[in-house]
Amino acid sequence: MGRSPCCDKVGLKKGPWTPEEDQKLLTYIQEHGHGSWRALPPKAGLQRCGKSCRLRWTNYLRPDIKRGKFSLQEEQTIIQLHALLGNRWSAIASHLPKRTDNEIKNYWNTHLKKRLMKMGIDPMTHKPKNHALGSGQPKDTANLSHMAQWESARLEAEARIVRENKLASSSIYSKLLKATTTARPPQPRPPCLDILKVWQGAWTKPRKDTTTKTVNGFFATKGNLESPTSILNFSENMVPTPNVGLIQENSLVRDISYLGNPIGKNNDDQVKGTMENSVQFHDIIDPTSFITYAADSLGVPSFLEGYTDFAPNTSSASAATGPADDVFEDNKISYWSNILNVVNSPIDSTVF
DNA sequence: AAGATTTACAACCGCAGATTG
DNA sequence: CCAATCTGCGGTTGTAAATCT
Repeated sequence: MGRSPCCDKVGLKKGPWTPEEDQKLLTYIQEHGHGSWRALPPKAGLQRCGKSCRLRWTNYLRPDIKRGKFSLQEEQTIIQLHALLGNRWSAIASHLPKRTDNEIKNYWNTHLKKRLMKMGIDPMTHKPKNHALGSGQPKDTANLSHMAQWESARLEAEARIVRENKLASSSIYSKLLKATTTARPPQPRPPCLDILKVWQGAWTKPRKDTTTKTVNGFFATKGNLESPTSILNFSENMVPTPNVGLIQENSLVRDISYLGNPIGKNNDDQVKGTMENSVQFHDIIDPTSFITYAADSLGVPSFLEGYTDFAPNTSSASAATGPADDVFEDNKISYWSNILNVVNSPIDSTVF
């Protein structure tokens, strides 16, 4: 395979693009389309290689790109999809239509990965690090272990269904499926502990007077983990969201019903049996089901019971924020109900 | 105030699959 | 079928801006 010399050619400019270059590229593509990227630069009057032009266009100049802060929902989507897909940024980006893979990759590396590590969660495996279970409470450890076990089993079943239905539909989901099943050798998929609950617990927990200043209009704290975006968006998303428009709602409720089996009892037969049931019940092909959990409309799904004490209190983040907040001791049920409402908010919303 | 350090992100590099002749 | 080229992708780097000391 011959490789093109690209930017090694003498006389081609590298480095940051100037506004003039941007304008030339933009104008040319608007008038002619990009066509062959290699042929484009001379036609557009640019001293750049085609590859550089393509990257500039796809990552910056394209009109359908959303820039700026990532919303909490976007963060959740990235985290869940990363747990599912690993570093397949283009596949993840396909689920965030107005974000580029480059932007998501950068955001992961500079924000999300570090935050997960601070929370004691391994960003590659999405499992809690043992030392970060922190409080040393055996109950917490057991809970996390069980949750990971269940989550892993659930995702395996979902992934199988996805594979079986990969020819179906021409929607964005089939596009995602294609991206995740072709092109590159399959990467070992890390089991997805449902860290979003921990995530939200860590970032949205009401704070006491640790706020010391504001940065860009957001609260910031000293000595605490910070998530200005999360703080802002949580308050917006705390409005209870009805489970409308979730075509997989019934399926997921059934899913949760199996998750609702007595996890803490660690009954292998129950695990096996309920998993089989869940696969039989499954009638969905939509991989977004990985990132939406339908809450029981009556309140808190039973599977969360018994876990309400682990989320906000066991991470290093909680260690940094001090003693458990009374709100979470007294209102665990409403807390989790709110969490699920947030998580369950439709992804394909106007936010994107 | 100034230098050092950290953070954030645009851009580049090179590999690999897809396409083309 | 093969080789050349194109394109997409993920990893990495360079550097401006922000923050710290």
